[in-house]
Amino acid sequence: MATGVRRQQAERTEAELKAAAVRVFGRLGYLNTKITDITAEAGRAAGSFYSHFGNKEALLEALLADVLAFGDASAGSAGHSDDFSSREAVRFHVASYWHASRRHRVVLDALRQAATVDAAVAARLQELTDPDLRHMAEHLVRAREGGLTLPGDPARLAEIFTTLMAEMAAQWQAAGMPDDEAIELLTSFYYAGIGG
Amino acid sequence: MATGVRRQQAERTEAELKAAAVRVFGRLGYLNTKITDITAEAGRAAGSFYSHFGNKEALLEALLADVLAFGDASAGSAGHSDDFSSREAVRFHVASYWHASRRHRVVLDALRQAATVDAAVAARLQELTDPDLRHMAEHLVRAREGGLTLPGDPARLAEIFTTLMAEMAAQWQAAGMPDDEAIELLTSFYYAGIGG
DNA sequence: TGTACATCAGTGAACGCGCGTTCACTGATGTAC
DNA sequence: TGTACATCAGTGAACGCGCGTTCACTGATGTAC
Repeated sequence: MATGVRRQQAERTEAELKAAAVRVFGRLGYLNTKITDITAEAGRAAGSFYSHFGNKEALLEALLADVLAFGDASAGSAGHSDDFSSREAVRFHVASYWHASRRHRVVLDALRQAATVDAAVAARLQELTDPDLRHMAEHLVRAREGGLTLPGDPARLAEIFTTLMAEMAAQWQAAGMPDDEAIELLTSFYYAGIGG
Repeated sequence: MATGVRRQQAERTEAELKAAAVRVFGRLGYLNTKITDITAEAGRAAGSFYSHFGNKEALLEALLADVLAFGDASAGSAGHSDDFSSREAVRFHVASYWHASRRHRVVLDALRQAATVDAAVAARLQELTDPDLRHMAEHLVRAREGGLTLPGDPARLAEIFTTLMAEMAAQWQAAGMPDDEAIELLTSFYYAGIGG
């Protein structure tokens, strides 16, 4: 009877390859990682890789799919105020971005590296972050309605905020900065920056 | 009599190779550029490259040296107030960074790409920007003495400002945003962000 | 000023390394009867 | 339950492409006398 052992085996190998890839990316960076680095880390033969992924970029796509499936990208919207004239609302958004970013640090860094070299990935990455951008812009519009005097166009400020969060998370998380300190500082700076 | 024609020839070729490299980097990015892309763009044989540079990274070093020789890195200090409690002083600094950044856009992007892949370059780049960081931190301390209530530690805020400027310049200059608009927006946001 | 030799910038074909990718093979799982 | 064949995940040696780098060569410039 078909217990599906074969299929399980394959799924397990695929999962191990992905886990190994994340570890190696974390150590060497995406661009410096060879296919054989990944298979060696997973304790597999080189050819095994191609039973599961077409190439390194396809693997990255798969890792990205896992990240998206985790579903914390838009977690900022749930359960809290969306009025940025309240400092607490700002802090909540900063914190949820920060934690999601930490959770997926390695894959995010890999995507950034891939985007550096491949315009298609860059475009894809922009597509992915675009909703965040609009979402953020809406918050800012509401903040203005809530009485704050914004120092500029909400759409542009949203770009600033999004970029700033991504960069400081990458930089400070790599440097091992404690979560609380980072979140507090970014909240204060950003809240002040939008006139709070 | 030695007119030094040979030497002039060599210097001219070297200059042309550098200029060609900048053009190609601008089109393909540093990491995607092959040595032969550069020599082809310069209308030279492949081997010619190695009479002038040990490898692609050495060429990048040379371009960096040119940038540093231009001497606008610390132009922020000259001729204007260093008290950030004045919006004008902030604007002046933002503008001078913005313009220097635009002038050296291609080389800066190349360095960023190189740093992505090579830890030694990353370290070197950090060394180079470190003085800016300290300088910025001093300004912020002075701003506090001048009456502003900073939203956090000056050294950390300096990191934010430096990162923000570098990223938004890269992003907006690539997108063709007008200088005035960018400088005005960044000034406003930053000035607000430090409590002005 | 002229001649003979030395030097050197530049050439481009060829070399060789690194690495992604393939493929014939193995042994275990699945299927048919 | 057993036997014979098919399928397929995984193996690892080998292939081959791309590209950095070398090197014998050319012709022009520099030097010596």
